[in-house]
Amino acid sequence: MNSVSKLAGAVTDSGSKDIPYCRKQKSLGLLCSNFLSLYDHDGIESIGLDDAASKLGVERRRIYDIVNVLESVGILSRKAKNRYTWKGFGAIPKALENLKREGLRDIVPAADASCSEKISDDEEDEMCSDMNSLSQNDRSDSSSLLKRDGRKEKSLGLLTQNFVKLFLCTDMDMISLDDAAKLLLGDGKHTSMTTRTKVRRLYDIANVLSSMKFIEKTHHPETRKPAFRWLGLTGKPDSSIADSLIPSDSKKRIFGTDLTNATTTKRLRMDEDRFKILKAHNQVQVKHENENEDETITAGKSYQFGPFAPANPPKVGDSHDGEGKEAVDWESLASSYRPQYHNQALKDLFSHFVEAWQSWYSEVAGKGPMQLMS
DNA sequence: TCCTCCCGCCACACG
DNA sequence: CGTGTGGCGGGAGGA
Repeated sequence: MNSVSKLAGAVTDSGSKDIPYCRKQKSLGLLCSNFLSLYDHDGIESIGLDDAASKLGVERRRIYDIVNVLESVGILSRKAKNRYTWKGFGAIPKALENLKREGLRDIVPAADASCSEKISDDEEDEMCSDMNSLSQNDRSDSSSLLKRDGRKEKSLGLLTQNFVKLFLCTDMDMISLDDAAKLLLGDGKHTSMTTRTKVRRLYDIANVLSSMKFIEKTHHPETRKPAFRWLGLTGKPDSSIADSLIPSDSKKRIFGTDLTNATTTKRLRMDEDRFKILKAHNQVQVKHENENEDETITAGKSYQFGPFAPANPPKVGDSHDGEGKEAVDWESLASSYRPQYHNQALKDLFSHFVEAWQSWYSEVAGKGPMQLMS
């Protein structure tokens, strides 16, 4: 009964006299924030799209956008038509870990096309699914949710996951949407329209992820070009949960390596030259470029979350694929996470999240050892 | 001007 | 055929 609020309203008004328009008020990011604060309360377990749309005062179409990306990160899960299940922030760590595992397993989808002719506009479809393997329970499948599609998941959802994987499975921590787009789909040789479209989507995704503080917009120190860098679950309440999630013990170890300068240690090599282009544009290797990311580590306790440890088997020579691909040196990829700082200048919104995090944290921590999936 | 990216048309999936 | 989903890209707001 308590209509939270109709922020960014002025949509269906008739005689709008003030508030001309203001595009900012209708951004996906803001909408996402509202959406989150609207449903992130204990008790919520189901979300109706219509309900959300009307409560947030936006058209349905926009809700789909939000929901799709949120689902990609594990916060939501489609239950049925018009119905989503609220998983909460607690589901994020696990979801991210799965994403990382997937990402490592089949480095950047799209098999090996892009070599030359393969101009298929929509390759990336192999890995499909998102919580396929190792999703809790689901023993006797038969669940109507698991659709045997693969074609359907065309964009947003998958794009979001792949975008995130880029951060989790690669050592580059600053990615421009343009590079991400090129990377996420075939080569980057034909600046066709496909890329432009992808970039548009990435803007949407980035806005949503930004509003959740998963990523942050910055600029390349030199290029001055706007790019995004991963924040992940950094600075969150505590990282203890990580321990219960990480079976392996090697997680702190590699950690220190990233800031230092494991530079030429053994940069990962993509079989493609896809990453080449990135390397060209911006340094992709292990971040050795730390001009000012270690200084501002205020916060009495900058938790270096290590949610995604290389729990997977040490694939030095080859991943367990069966395609006869080249080997990949996944050594320094663990550098996905690095100490992060967060000043207190964070908005009110953030405080809301902190609360949420602590909430789920205590829940998870108290519930006991979250059995590691595997 | 170039970068962002909102809006909503309309194709596709279901039932 | 109606309804729910959600690609896709035009083109307008913003810096």
